[in-house]
Amino acid sequence: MTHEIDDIEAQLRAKGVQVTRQRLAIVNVLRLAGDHPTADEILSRAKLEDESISQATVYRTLAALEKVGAVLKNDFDGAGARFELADRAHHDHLIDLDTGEVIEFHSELIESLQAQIAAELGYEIEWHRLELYARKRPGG
Amino acid sequence: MTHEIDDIEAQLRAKGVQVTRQRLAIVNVLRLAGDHPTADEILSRAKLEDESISQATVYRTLAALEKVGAVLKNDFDGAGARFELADRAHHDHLIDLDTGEVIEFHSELIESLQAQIAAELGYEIEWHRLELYARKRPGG
DNA sequence: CTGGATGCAAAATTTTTGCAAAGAA
DNA sequence: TTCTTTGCAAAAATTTTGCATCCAG
Repeated sequence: MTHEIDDIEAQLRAKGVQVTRQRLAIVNVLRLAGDHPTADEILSRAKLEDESISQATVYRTLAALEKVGAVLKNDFDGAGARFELADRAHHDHLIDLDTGEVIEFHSELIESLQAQIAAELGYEIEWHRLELYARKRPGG
Repeated sequence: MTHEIDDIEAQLRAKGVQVTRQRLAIVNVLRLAGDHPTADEILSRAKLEDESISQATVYRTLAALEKVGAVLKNDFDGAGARFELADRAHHDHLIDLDTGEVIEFHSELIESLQAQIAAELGYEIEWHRLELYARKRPGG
């Protein structure tokens, strides 16, 4: 437990991010999140760990972490942005239109096709976003 | 010219959308747009055609048209949503990170791979979004 | 110490809404 | 006529910012 937090600290420092009590709380929220919380949800959850944390800090921290590639910002429902830690391998998202559940998946084949298409257009992909909005199949 | 507008009117009515002067102006803006304008840009452009049109009407019209599938809402830069007419064949977007230019493309192969992945997860895709954020290749 | 981070509250952005008047079918 | 749409302005919702203070390194 304490070990994990040490790891987080080390990883943040390695990315040139100054480590603070608030930032640890926020990263920890993302670590433990099974979902993709909004800034507001992150704030509430972080407050459980550190009452004094403010909304501004949540936004500023998320922006800072996104800049160094430690956090990914998504916008599934058009409402508020949703965040996740960028600590695992790259993946795309399938959003269940009925439940809002977000399922992660990865296809190396699709990735390479994307690169190929970009190349044909004379481009090199910096990053991409693939979201499938879907419903459970009747006989699923 | 007038013919095209007649067509638009007919298409809107066919989708069960009541046709008004303001809605025609908005759809016309989208028709003539070579880019993917924001709500605000649509408002300015529509005002050139119809001074009295209001912001609220732009948002309400875009929402109404999106609901019947006549308009697509995108969110490329995380700032404001960007809209386009859904009158052409389905396509995805490649966004030039340096210029902001948006290039449309389509890959039947990627589409079918997406469907296959969804199926494996027990889902059926309702719609999807694929965006490639890229830069022109050095030797491009 | 010193520059970056934080909290607070105010501001900025983008989008939505209530309501009375106007318009489409 | 009847139900929907519109304009206006106010309200919501989300994100950003100024500034004095605090804290990590």
